[in-house]
Amino acid sequence: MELPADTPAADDDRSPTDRSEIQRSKEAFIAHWGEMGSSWGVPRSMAEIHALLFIEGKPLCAEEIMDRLQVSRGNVSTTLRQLADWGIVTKTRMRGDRKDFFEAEQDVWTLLSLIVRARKRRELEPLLAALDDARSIARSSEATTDREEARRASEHLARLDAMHDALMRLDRLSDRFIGRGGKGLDVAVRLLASLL
Amino acid sequence: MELPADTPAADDDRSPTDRSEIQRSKEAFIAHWGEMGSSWGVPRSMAEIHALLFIEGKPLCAEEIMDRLQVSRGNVSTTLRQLADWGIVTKTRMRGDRKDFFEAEQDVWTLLSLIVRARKRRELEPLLAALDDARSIARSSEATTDREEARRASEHLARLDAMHDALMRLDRLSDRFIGRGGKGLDVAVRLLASLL
DNA sequence: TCAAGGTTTCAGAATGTTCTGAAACTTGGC
DNA sequence: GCCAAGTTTCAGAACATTCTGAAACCTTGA
Repeated sequence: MELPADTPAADDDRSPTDRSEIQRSKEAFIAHWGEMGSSWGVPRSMAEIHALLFIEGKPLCAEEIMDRLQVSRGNVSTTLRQLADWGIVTKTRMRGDRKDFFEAEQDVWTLLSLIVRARKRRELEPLLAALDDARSIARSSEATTDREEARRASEHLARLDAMHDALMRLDRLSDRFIGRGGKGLDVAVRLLASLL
Repeated sequence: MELPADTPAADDDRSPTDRSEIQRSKEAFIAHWGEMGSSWGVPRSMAEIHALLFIEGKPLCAEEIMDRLQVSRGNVSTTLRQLADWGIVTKTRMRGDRKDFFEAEQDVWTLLSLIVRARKRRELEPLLAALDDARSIARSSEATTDREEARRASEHLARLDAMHDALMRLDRLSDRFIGRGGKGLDVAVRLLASLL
């Protein structure tokens, strides 16, 4: 349970001055990151836990997260697993301690890439698949002998195609951005910034 | 209430064949668009109403939206106003009819730009402002005479800066994309697609 | 000015999501 | 093998968001 008291990583962030200034700033960051998460469909406590790990910049154990954010053990456990699935938090082991510690990705562009990748998989790709289905259904209506009906079918199909096409392009692009190492986004953004 | 029966815009989409094929495809699109919305923090019925207007490609009145999607008058009214605020739906007037009709933006890239713009305003910009505040708080701690404390403050500040910097850059870029007419995103995407 | 038709608002209901906490489980040391 | 410490699961509670519907409010035409 106890860590050697003089280990550099053992900084006590609850020292009085820290509590009043840095600590306050950390808390503000956590609150706002949580807020933003919740308006983008990410559970508030998930965003907060991530924010805490990011802003601490060092591994924390489940217990400490519970204490700092006042969330339940179960919630912390489940959420950490999800964050690990997204790849933005990694489990680390501290020598001489059985507990698992968790650490957040510190490179911001890598972080953003990983978030984009996770959400793309979970939400964009299923939508594209669904659009494909809708297009097949629609295509089968183009074959009717009723002229008017066929015209309507092809206008409808054109709308589905336009949407599918745009989303597909975004999907492919994000693959490229995300591709190598996580710096892709950074590079692309710098590139564009200079072009525009 | 009645429209001239032979107006081109008066296509009856409930004709039997349409109902079984095109209609089915439309319904699938609406359902999936609603689903996606709801996982990105957009109320399901808002996404559905938008999907309906988009996929119909012609102005509909509140009444028809209520019937087709089985949502309440109040909901339709509130939601249409929000969609109009985002700029992705416009109120139109049909000659000889007192009712308001609503029509969705049909150009997909313009649509996406408008959505990005609305969410950026509502969520990214407030976060940037909050990060600025957190940075001021943190900067005031760098001034301490306690060496160790000052080091911690500056590491903390560096994290906030990195995050602020990245989000700021995204914010600026999206301004450019969105800037002229709505075709900016389209151009940028094509450009990048060829570069990568 | 009135009536008819259309629109908006908002309190509370319905719904869906997130969170808790206790019990079950796993792992490592002895 | 057994205990202690740590971790995960999940049923249901707590919470937040979304939606309804009826009443109030406009607006137009006569």
